[in-house]
Amino acid sequence: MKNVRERILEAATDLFDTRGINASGIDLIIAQSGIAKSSLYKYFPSKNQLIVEYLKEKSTRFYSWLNIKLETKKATSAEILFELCELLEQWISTTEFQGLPFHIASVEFPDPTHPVNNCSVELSKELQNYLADIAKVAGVKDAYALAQQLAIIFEGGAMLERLSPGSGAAKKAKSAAITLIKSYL
Amino acid sequence: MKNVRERILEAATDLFDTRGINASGIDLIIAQSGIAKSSLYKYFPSKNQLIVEYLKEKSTRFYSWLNIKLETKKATSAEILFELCELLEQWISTTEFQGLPFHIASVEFPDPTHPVNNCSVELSKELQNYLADIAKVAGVKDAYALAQQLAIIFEGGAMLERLSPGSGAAKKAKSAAITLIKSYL
DNA sequence: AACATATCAGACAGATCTGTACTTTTGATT
DNA sequence: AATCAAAAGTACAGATCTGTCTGATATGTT
Repeated sequence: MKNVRERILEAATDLFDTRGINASGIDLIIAQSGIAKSSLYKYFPSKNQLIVEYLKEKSTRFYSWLNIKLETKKATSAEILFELCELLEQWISTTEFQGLPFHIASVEFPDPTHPVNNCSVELSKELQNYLADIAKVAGVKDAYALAQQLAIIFEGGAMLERLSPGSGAAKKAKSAAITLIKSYL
Repeated sequence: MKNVRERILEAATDLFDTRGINASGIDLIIAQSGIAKSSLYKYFPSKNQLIVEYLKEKSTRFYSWLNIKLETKKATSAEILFELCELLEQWISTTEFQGLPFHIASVEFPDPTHPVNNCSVELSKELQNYLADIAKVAGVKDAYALAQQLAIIFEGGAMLERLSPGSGAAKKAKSAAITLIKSYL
């Protein structure tokens, strides 16, 4: 049997992804994980902190997946940008995809002073920085401008794929991104 | 003094936009509007129906604003697409902009069988159809494909402008959209 | 002046939520 | 076998939410 902390986070992740955060109460999380409520509050002193940990773990999992995939390709110069688009499309197209977690979290906690909102904004910027780093590697001059636009496209694609799963939004996002990248090269 | 129904909807709109939907309770809405609770439930038999009316009104206001602006320009053929981009950027860039209502609603009500979710999905498709109609007028061959991609870009721009107001996401979305449109002409 | 209708005002039921407290059970180590 | 920490199990406080119900007040019409 896994770590208690991991089991809680796993159950919370399942529920947050499918039902949303506010609709996933503590009682539901402990029922799903088979963990006592007192244990949950031992590892996560508040639901807010549980949410933040959920967001961070989703993020690190995403980037580690992306990094591994990109490294195996060993794409040089501009190729890496096209490979990136391919991978982002894959990520968004999986049937388990339920939208970007930091989108959901920022909508459910719109108060700019709320820790969950702060974390969401941070993760959104982190995505743009990540994309900018790749654009730099690819030798793009205005790497940050391209990165911001790629973030717009794929976040929009994620939102639309979530609203209408299977509508092909991810694929359309990819081809729009490719058109844009070419204009930068 | 305005219509009772209008006053309720106006207060609800303010609160939904700024605080989110679930965080805006009925008691808050009646306090803000100065309307008795029994009156609210007379005009809107449930909160769900109030939310749906809110979404629909936001939508019709958006399209009427857009139509009026586009008509005054009387742009011919492809020009209308560029004018559209300009207007969408304006819409998203206003300080009052708080994100697209149907995005917020679909996140707060992720259950696909929920009436609010259904309404959100419908409004999302309506946007794509609207954009496709304009692309057709502009003489674009694969009008629907372009429309879907423009929806992706501006919805992504809306999401990012909401996450980081003043970050220039709307402007970047516009320029990405223009690049894309040119590739279709 | 009398009546009908619209609205206000607020109490209340019933459900839900987070977080705390407290006791019992389990399980590993010595 | 005895001990001790971790976890389970559960009851509960306090807050909040939607929706209902009842009665007071205002407004306008005949």
